[in-house]
Amino acid sequence: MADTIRVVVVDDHEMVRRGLISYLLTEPNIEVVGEASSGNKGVKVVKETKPDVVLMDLLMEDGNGIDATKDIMSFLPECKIIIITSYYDDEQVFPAIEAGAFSYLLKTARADEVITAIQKAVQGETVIEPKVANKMLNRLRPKEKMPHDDLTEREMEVLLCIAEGMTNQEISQELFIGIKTVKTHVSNILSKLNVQDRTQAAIYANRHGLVKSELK
Amino acid sequence: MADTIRVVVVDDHEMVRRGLISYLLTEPNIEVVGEASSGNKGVKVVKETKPDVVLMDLLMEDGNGIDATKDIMSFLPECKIIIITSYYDDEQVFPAIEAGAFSYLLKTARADEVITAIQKAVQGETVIEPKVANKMLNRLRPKEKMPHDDLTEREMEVLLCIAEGMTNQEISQELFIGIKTVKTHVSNILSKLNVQDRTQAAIYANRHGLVKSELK
DNA sequence: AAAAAAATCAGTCTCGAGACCGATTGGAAT
DNA sequence: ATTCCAATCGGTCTCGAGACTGATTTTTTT
Repeated sequence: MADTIRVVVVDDHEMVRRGLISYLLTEPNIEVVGEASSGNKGVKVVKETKPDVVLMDLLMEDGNGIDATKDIMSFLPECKIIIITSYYDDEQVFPAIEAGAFSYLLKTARADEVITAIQKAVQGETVIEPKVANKMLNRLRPKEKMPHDDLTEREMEVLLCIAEGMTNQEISQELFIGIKTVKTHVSNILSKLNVQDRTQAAIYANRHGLVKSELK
Repeated sequence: MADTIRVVVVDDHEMVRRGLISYLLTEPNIEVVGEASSGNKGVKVVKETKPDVVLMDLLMEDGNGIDATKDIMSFLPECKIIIITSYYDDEQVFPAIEAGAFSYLLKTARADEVITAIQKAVQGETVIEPKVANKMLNRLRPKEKMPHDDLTEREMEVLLCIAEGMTNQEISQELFIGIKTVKTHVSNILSKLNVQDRTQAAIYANRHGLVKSELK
């Protein structure tokens, strides 16, 4: 393991790249063989340089880190991709892991943390930021049952209509069913969501992010 | 103007500090005289070093950039504070300017942009990132009239109750008024918001962020 | 094959929502 | 002083919402 570790840095913030590279310059057995300012450019650079490790940001203008990670894994699966990002959303972490990311650090990481993450990566050891790990556990932990989990498919459709402010009449036309049926569904929805009326149901749906289209 | 410009860098991400400092090292007339990893530490460092320019992040763990900027301006008003942050929310920009920030850059800034911003700052020239400037103009520009701008104070109170799913009866008790009065208000609200019923009004209020408490 | 769940619809009944019309009071603007 | 408007309340009327009970059909699960 006396070989130098070849690293590519991908981040749209030049100052972050400079910072990371300055970290790595202090390590004699690490060599920065390329850098890129976007996911798409990153893929290209990796294709050319075939590095051992990639430091990858997630949020970028042209081609995000998730897609770039998938791309890279498809043609260079032995490459270890270390995500380095500002956020530790549940939303971000899992897609990154799925895409093939090997480790997950935050931008608050100090120089030594980044270095050890790289060295461990080439040895096949994953490093996950504790905060991020917590989020992951929360996600894997049987999440608390939400009232709307009990809703059937049809009931969910009706609820979404309610959440758009439609009347029973309008819903019946929208879903091609009788108004009586709509009323049955609505009653079931109200009791399942444990709310008193359609207005509260609409509020529930909107606040719990059940509604797709967010138009301001 | 042959004097060297004394600069302090405040950012909780060490890699960003390293990046910024690496930018400035290339300029002979700029000297980094201090750095800090939080707003509060930043204030302390500035107190000790009395720099000409401070590069300041906004979002930090211990003492945000806004408060730090205010502090610094109170005891070192001739100091030029340049905000360097990831976000360009309306929410962030204005408080920063009010606090006394002199220029406003994004973390996407290249080395030369940071350098010129610093040099212009000591000459009394402000630099505002175009994207940020746009946001500012949008804020200052007479914003488009929203339906709920027409609501009276009382009507807004009633609307918020509706947005919580309360019935007219409950609202009348909440606001200590007769149910008839509530109905009058509701009718006026519906017509002003241009919606058909209280459910749509509740949806409107929630989607337009009129409701304060966001409980998941 | 049998049982359970989901989706559909009918009838009836009560009550709250909201429209429409009108009225009084008090404060702010002109 | 007068006008305007916000806030308050009354009466009446209609209609949709939702509860409750019960039924049929289809799909899924066991």
